[in-house]
Amino acid sequence: MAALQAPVKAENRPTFSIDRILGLELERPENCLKLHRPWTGEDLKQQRQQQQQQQQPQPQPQPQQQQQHPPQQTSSTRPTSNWYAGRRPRTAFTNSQVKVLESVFQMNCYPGIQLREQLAERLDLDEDRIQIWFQNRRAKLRRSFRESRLQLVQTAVADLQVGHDITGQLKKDERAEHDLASRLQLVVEEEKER
Amino acid sequence: MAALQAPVKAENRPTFSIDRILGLELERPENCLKLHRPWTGEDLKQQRQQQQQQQQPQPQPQPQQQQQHPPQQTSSTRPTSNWYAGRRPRTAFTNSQVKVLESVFQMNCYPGIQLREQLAERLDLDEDRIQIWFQNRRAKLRRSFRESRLQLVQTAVADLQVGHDITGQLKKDERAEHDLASRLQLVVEEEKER
DNA sequence: TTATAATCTAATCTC
DNA sequence: GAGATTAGATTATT
Repeated sequence: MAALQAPVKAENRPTFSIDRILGLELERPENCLKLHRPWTGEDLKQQRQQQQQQQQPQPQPQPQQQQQHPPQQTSSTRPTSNWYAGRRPRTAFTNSQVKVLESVFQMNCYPGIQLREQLAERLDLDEDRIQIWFQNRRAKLRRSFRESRLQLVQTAVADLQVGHDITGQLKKDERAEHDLASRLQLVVEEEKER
Repeated sequence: MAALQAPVKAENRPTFSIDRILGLELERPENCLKLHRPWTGEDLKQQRQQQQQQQQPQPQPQPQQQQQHPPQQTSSTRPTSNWYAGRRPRTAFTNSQVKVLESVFQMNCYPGIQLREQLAERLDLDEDRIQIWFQNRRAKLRRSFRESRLQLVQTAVADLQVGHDITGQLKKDERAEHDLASRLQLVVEEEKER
């Protein structure tokens, strides 16, 4: 298997090929007790090591996807890095793929497994990329909902206040008006909270 | 493409094949404004329809996975069950697959993309299933952390209280002791919160 | 019933 | 802005 690569000295440990892990099967379970954000402190080391390893071409016999990870930076050009290197390379959807996804999204923004798999085959993508796309797309939609709701409330308040000034009602009952304005501002703040 | 399958009559609408959706491309965007839990109310209908559709064998030419969805019940034998057939069928990991996953988890519970793909190839699973497995496995570990922390605090409190009774200190300074117990109980409650 | 796979949201990170 | 990943909560299957 390509995974093993060179039998490396222990102190040079490129770490974490499966073979290595399986070879070392008996380790303390406490090894993994580092939980929480992997990009903070300790775990980072692990991830970084993992990234170092497996820089080789790894002649995968996958005829499937266009979405092959690009070589992804030689290990030399990246001292700065991050946990991020262990990530799946960002998938670049083509315009036509996005067009189809958007169309489907309009009809059904919670596609089930079969529809996702149809899409995957049709668009030559992994099914899980489809799933992630829909998750992010829904998040975007929700964001836009929140924002437009906020807009609506804000402009409503603004309109009220303008009409207010224009009609010169300000002097009619100053206290009541002021109270109203305060309450409206509360609504705006509430919207911002959501 | 297998996706097309039988050209179905419109009134028999198996709904939501990509082709149908693309054919209907121009629909109100408001169609999707149903957000939130897809399993509540409205969205449910969509999901159910989607499920109806594509009950056919769907002769996928995938040589890849053992994890092929089993035929998953012929459409005839299914009035009752399973509203949310939009789900991916639950993957049943074999003992040996789990053994390997657990071993790797002990070494690194945040595997990066390459390690996940190594595992996928090695275990004949989708990379995505690996990712999900690790997510769920971390959640389980966190749960167990919380529980054991709770246990620790609770037994500590219990011990304190027992030592208390045995030594008969209860009468020494009843008020101070009572305060201590209250504070300890607060710690327990705090743990439960987390 | 329990354990856990699958799904969802929300937040965050990086490019 | 958007894809990837996480924690956490929930749902649903075995």
